[in-house]
Amino acid sequence: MDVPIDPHSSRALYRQLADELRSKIYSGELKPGAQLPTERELMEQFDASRNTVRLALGQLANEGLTVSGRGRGHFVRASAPLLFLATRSESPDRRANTANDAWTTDVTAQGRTPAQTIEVSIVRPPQNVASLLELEEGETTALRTRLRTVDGEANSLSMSYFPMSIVATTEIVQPDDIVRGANRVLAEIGHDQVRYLDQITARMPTPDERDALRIGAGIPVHEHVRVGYDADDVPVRVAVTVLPADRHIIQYELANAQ
Amino acid sequence: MDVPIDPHSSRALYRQLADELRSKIYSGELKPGAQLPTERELMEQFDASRNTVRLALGQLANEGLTVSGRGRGHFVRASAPLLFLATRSESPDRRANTANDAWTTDVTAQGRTPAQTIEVSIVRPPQNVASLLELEEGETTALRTRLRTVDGEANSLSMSYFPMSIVATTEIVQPDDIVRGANRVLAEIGHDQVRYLDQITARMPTPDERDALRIGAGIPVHEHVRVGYDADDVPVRVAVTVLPADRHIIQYELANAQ
DNA sequence: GAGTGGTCTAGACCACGTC
DNA sequence: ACGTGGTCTAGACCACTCA
Repeated sequence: MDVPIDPHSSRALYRQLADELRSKIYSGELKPGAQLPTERELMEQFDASRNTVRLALGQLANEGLTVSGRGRGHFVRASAPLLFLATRSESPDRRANTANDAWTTDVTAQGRTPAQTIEVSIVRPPQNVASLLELEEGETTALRTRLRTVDGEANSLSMSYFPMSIVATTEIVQPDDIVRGANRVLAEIGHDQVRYLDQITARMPTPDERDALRIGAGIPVHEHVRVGYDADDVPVRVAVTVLPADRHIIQYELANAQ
Repeated sequence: MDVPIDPHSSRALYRQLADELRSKIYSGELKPGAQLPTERELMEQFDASRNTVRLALGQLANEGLTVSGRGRGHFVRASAPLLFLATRSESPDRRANTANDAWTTDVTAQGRTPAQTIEVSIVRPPQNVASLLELEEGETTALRTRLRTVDGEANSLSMSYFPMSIVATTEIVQPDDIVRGANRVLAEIGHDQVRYLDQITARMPTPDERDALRIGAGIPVHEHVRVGYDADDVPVRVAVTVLPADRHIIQYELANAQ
């Protein structure tokens, strides 16, 4: 009765099976959180081998539609409650003297509990960063790596690169939280950032990122790169932020020049 | 000699195999465009069954690292030449009287050949769009769907929604290209957009998008949503653009309020 | 302990690309 | 014609979850 599946079709059986299940998910017949039929049930329903059934289910998982667990079953992914990374284009309060950095303030305002760990090191930056910072061959940077968590769950991974030629003698190279923000420190030494260049790419996470950020199968990441320029148009900072796409919407507010 | 693979490890064999190949790709030992060993070769090298080898190779494909083809082999994905979607924050020339729209001008400037097809219809918008446009239950919108191609290759899919209450009598509901841009038409009838709200998400493409935009396995899409507000802060347009992430970097230039 | 998904093997036939 | 990946089957053992 439930068989629009044609074993003689040119479309692979496992694709037809995936199509069938996918359309039930999109149509709402299978709602977020609902359990799919077990693999054994699908084998019987569609007269297919277990490997074929698993190919179809793997397909859906790679599209980010389902999750599964040993001993549990396959489930329609619950549409996660989304956080915002509000990227402010205007910065009315960027000199504000708050006790917390902007991100902490944002997250707290959403009623969540933020936390972060910071590591500092001196590194030769990757090629693309070196190019964005307009560095000479061999120049080094201070790297501040930040793993942010919300309500105890890993949330985003951020790497900020600063040319050593600029920050060598500042607290930016110290492995402490800078409450007023590294940007404020840059401003104090005469490198206030007056202009940003943002580039956003999307890709599948690396295995390291999958581990560090607990990213499920079929979930891509945003890679948000921000280059900050001072008043002399010198790039003074490159921040690379990796954001799991099931937990983040990147938002910009833009006012047209009046 | 090439066996850091341990069949008794708790880590699944196919994962170890994938790790091995992945690290060769990241290290550069297998360069973009290079062919991987054939499945039969990998079976022998790692003393694994073909299904296991294919599981590992499927893993890499889902990470966007490799592509394969029947009768050809598995290859490291060539890092595609990237296009830009330059999203202008400032619009110095948005009233400019060019003969082409902004996108056509951009692409031509990059030495590529742009083309687009446009379809127009009157629809009840999806729920999220209705909410962004602050519509009442049952209100309809004009929908202009645009499939853009560059050098003959599908490139992006864009859906612009306009409240019918505003555009019913304008050429926006006509199925023709509007050379001076739909935004210009809105301005002419007193709904110049003075403010934008952009929201960017990333996800795996739907099968329809995969077909329409020729998206390979393991490649996510950006979904870029722009809401335009007029001087009275009324939302007059929602544009949803789907961009395959292997062909697009989204770029913003931001000047701090002076 | 029963049922679930996770992993793996061995073998088969087919469709496509290249030569 | 041959070698490649694409699809599919049948069966096995294991690890985990849940009642």
